[in-house]
Amino acid sequence: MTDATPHKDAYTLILEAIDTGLYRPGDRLVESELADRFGVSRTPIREALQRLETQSMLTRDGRSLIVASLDHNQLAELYAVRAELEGFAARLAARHATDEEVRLLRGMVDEDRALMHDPKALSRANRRFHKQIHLASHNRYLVQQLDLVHRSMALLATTSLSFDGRGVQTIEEHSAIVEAIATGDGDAAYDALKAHISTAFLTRLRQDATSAERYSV
Amino acid sequence: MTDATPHKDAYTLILEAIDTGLYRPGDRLVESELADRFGVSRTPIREALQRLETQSMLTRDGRSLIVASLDHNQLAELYAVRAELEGFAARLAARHATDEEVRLLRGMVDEDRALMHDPKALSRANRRFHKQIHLASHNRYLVQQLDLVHRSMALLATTSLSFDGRGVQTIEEHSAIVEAIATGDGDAAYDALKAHISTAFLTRLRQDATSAERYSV
DNA sequence: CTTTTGCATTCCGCATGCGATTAACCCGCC
DNA sequence: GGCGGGTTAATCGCATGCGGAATGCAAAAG
Repeated sequence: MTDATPHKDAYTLILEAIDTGLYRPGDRLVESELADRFGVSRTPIREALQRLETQSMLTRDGRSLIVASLDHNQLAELYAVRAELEGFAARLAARHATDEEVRLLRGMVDEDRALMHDPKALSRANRRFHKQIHLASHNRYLVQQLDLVHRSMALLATTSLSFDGRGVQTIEEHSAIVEAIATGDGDAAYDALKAHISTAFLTRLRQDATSAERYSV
Repeated sequence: MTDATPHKDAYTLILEAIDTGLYRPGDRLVESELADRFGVSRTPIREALQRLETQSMLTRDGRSLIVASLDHNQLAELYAVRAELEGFAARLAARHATDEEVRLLRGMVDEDRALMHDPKALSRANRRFHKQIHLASHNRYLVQQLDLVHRSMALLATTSLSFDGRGVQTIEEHSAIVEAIATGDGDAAYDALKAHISTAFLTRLRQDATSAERYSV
């Protein structure tokens, strides 16, 4: 395999391009352009674009596809759904998580304390943490739906963890969630996770508010 | 327009084929076969299959795609998610539904009483009713997620409404849900809808239990 | 100066051919 | 008679060509 690019499929490539901000919300995606950029033909690009469209990562503006962008209402709606689903996942996790899964979650929280001052790493660890809770719910449909939600959240440029002092708070909230799950207290886990998402939402709103002083188009 | 089929896209065609039972869970789907059947080339078929795969309507068995089937665990997981999401939708609907939407829901319940003894029509009306509640939540992501759930439910052959006496009970439950929404009581709406789904699940389990006397493959 | 119409260009959607990979099958050998 | 190796056939994944539709621009008329 002398191939420099390990040939992920077009779907993943485009998703990463959006994740890394190569394409940003509002940008128009042209098949032939993507095909050139990734060195494949238009067919796999088309397939990928359609899949992304069904996941609301892309929207149609007339004939052409553009990267979806979230206005304030959409942001609120998305966070509402996310809070409910994540809360539900926590509730199920409290009921169904195995001892090993609980240990794993505890370990993740501990590791996070070490990463405290590296927002990039903390953000990745954060994703893994939440994903692990989803999995601990042992409900594959819930996992799938949460994947969708998190994918839509990728449309938001910045993570709320880069916000001052949010790191410490996040870890404490995570810890509370894990302990609720560990004791099998579904209601507490639900409340803890819902509060956690709520705080994250609040943080994001604050960010948006401060950065909106210069009005974007 | 001499064309008999008004050219829906391949995605819809395949979805309907699964809905109507032309393809049943476990069936293998071959691109060229579908292309022949629907009179289009393999390309749009491929695109449709990929979209369906991302929605868990199809699963991969080795290289080939087969219509997904739900075992008992999956059924339970699916209903768990459904109950939570529909309950949440009801809660939001209680908060956000407009007067017109409430009137529409009331009207639907009334119409259902007339359809009482037509299971087919009742089933369609039932779908519309639930869909309307989803919409009344005024949360597009929730609507989307519930669409996904209902699509997966289409993999289940029979509707629970064909079960004896379920029709009457369903209508009364619907009525209770609507009244909870009308009074803006989110908790009551949540509980009512969750109980409704729970009952539907129970009915399905009963059906499966009785029809499983002859063991299927 | 504004509006409308016509033309050109761009881009999408589908068809089809080709190469590759995988699964099945058959034959021979143990 | 069973198992393994090799060959064949089927099907998938991708590339590319072509027709059609929509959009934008320009020019002319009101």
